[in-house]
Amino acid sequence: MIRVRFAPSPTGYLHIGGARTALFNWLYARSKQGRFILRIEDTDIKRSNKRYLDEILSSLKWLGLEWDELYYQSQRLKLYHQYAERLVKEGKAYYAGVDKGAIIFKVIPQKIKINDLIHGEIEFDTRTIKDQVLIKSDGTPTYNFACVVDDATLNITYVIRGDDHISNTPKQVMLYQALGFSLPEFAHLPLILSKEGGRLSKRKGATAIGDYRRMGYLACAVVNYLLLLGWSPGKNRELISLEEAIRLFDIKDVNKTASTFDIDKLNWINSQYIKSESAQRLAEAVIPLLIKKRYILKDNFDRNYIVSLVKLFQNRINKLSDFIEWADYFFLKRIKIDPLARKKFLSKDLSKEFKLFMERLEALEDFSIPNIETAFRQLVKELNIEAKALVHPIRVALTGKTIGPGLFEVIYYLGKEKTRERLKRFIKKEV
RNA sequence: GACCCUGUCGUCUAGCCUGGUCUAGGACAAGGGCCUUUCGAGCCCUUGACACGGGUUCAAAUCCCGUCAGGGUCACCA
Repeated sequence: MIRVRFAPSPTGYLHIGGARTALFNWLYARSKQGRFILRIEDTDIKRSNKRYLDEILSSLKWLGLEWDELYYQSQRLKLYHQYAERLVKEGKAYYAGVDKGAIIFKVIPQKIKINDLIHGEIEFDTRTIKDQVLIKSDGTPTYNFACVVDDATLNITYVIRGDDHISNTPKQVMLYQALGFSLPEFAHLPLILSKEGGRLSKRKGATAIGDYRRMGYLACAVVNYLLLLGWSPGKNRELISLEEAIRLFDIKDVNKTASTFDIDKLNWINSQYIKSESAQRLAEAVIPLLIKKRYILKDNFDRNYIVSLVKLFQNRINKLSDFIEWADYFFLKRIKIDPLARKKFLSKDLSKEFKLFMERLEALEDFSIPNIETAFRQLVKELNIEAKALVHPIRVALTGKTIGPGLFEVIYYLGKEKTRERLKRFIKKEV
């Protein structure tokens, strides 16, 4: 039985790199009918935080990476002591200093070879490694020790983790040997770097999965993007579901090379999923954002109206937050008009044209999209002007922007009232 | 600095294991065009890479060596 684990530390949010590690572990387990174990490495009491723990768990759930078993290192402290004391008894470790608190492992100079599933053979010389602390003076175990005791006692068969752990591997192998445990297979995933090179960090753009969730990225899109970092489904495929990935994935096919996080590609993938998602479901995701922005009231809004607006924007947004930004004029009482747009399209006096158009709209018995368009087309014909000579100014007056959905849809969903108010602003009194 | 990992378009990658079909394929981005009611949507096109130097071989992106570059690790953090 294949058993893999993801072992985050609740000292920070689940970030892009951690999510990818979790994803590949999960995929490997699912593709081989194995078990995916979640282990919380919360031995550093000072830095661990419940808030981070909750965020990690909810982010994993959001991504769809459900775990089969869950363990907390803080609940296994006795175990680490037992094994550490055994090593002391066997002369493989010793107590440090006079206080007899910390337990230190004696490193044996030797060559250690591992056969990494991704990198192939890697050789280390332990002569460059100092004796390793197993148990700290405060009684808590160090990372490398707790990790080995847990991986061994939890029967982990494949350790799949980031490249940054390669240099921990010889230290851990020594502990496996000293404790008489059999070795798992190791697979070290290439790191995800920031655009500027180096590690992904808070300073180098959003890195927490929760941030992407809040910005209106779809979980399936984030997963799809992560999947493509260091792995390829082949056949020039870019869009792939988790279910399909389970069938195609093999840890041996993972690349060795670090990759750069590219928000543009994530945006594109997200836009593809948004296009294929139902407007109803997108609306459900958008509603909380609208409430938060106070564009709608929590218990008093027209769900169907939101769905209609989402349909208008579905094909042009990259992420849900784009909708909030680009469709703001449907919700705001007072719109902000882009100064450049105003200068370009509204510096000429169009009082007469606006007024006429308004009158035609008022006269409509049935205020429908086709009727609005017909009224508009007739007017420009009578005025003997090009449609675009009036379309653009009206769009700017109504939305404050030069781009957006079709003008007649905009007018329809804005409604007579708002349309009238906004056109009025640009009609001089004396006309 | 020591040790380790890695080098294919700007970015993600296919190809590498099992040399020839690679004048290196796809996607994102960028640039250009079309559509015309706008474009951030759609359609079409273009630019653009085997890090460098040596081998091996009839033949190297693919195999070997070196150089260089980037990254990671060297905690009583995880």
